[in-house]
Amino acid sequence: MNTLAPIDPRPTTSRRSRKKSRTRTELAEAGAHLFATRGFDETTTNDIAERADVSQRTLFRHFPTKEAVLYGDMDELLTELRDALEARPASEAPLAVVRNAVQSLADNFGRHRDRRLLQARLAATYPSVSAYSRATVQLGWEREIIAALARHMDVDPMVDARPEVIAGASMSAIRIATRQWSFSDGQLDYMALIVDALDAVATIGQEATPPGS
Amino acid sequence: MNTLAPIDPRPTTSRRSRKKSRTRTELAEAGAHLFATRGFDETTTNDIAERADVSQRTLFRHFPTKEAVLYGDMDELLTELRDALEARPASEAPLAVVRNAVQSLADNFGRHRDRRLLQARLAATYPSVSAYSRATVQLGWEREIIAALARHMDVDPMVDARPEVIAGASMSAIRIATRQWSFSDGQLDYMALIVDALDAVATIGQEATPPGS
DNA sequence: TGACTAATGTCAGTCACTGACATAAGGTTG
DNA sequence: CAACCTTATGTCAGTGACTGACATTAGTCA
Repeated sequence: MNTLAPIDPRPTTSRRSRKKSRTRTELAEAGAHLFATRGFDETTTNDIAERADVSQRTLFRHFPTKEAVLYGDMDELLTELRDALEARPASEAPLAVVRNAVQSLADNFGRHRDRRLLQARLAATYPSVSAYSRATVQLGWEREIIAALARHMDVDPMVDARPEVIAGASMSAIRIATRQWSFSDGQLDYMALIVDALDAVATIGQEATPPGS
Repeated sequence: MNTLAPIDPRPTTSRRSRKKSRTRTELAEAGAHLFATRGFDETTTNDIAERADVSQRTLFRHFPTKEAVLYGDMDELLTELRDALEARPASEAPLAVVRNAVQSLADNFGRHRDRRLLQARLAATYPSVSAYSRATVQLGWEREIIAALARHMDVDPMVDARPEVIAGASMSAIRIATRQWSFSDGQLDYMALIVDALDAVATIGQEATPPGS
């Protein structure tokens, strides 16, 4: 071992793939900038491509839809969510699994705060973004939760409705928290809002009683 | 009171509006036929318009999107849902309100069985239909349920998460039931599936226990 | 009947997205 | 290093959902 870091003769990321992900990043940033300043519907995919100095065709090679430019970091987050769900001990109750797994995403949420706020804002403003969020992003989250809970509870999610029902309730809680957070312009503590809303999930089997009683 | 039904001198529905809703119906039927035989993505809005013998422009005056042609009867169903929710007694627990209100839609489901089966099938096959169902149709249901529960529980749904969480869980249950029903090719009893799945909602606050224990 | 209104047709346009083909830059192997 | 393969990108022509503007026709009503 010498003092210099060993030079990897086979770099994991080749120059080519580095360039590729740089293009992707530039597209995402160009999109974010234009969406934030002009609005979502008011920005065309051509505008984004030109600002990133690539052709429109290249944009659609990196992202399947215009909405995906805005939510380009979701794959990464979904992977983190999957790992966090996987890491929960078998002794934990299903609701606690979801709650604790989501809570462990706090780091990611902090790192991408601006992006998340932009996503939340645009989803609250533009129906097309809201639709994409529900039908694609949230569906992805839900699927991870269902799969994890089905394993955790050792049931077939096509037969036993509970994993999907818990997942649906949890996604509602996350939506509420996100709306409140966006509404507060990011001033409130996103994680605290999520945890509070998720805690309301545990109460829904009970008779309607005043909260806190 | 004579034996003949009285002839209304001022018909509620003028010839003009009758023609209009006839055009709408013809468009919906043309769409259903083409979607069922050819597939959703494989049918263009022009195909539908031509089969209904109107211009494409007229189609888009009756329906905002291609997907809306498939779900054209949802406004009617939403109204029924709202009324059914409204009709529930104040003494009923929130989950029972949803369950009983949905159950009272059985008539409607029976009347439009074929249409519902087509919708379910296409939503299971085509991502664009699935996305529309989630982001538009189910969102409409969810909003009605949230509003009704908020009134029923006398809480502000922007503050208290429970109405939305219960609504989200209920929509998950309805989705599961619809998937099972579609999977059985309409052989199983749709209402029974829905009620069974909704009953699973009541269990989610409890510790994970084997079903039936 | 004549004026008003609402439903439809026509047409040109926008914009998201795709397939096909060409080019060039990156990487590999003798 | 030279020939060769691979892959990211550009170009271009197309499709299809949806829209605005304007003309036309059919229904309504005084």
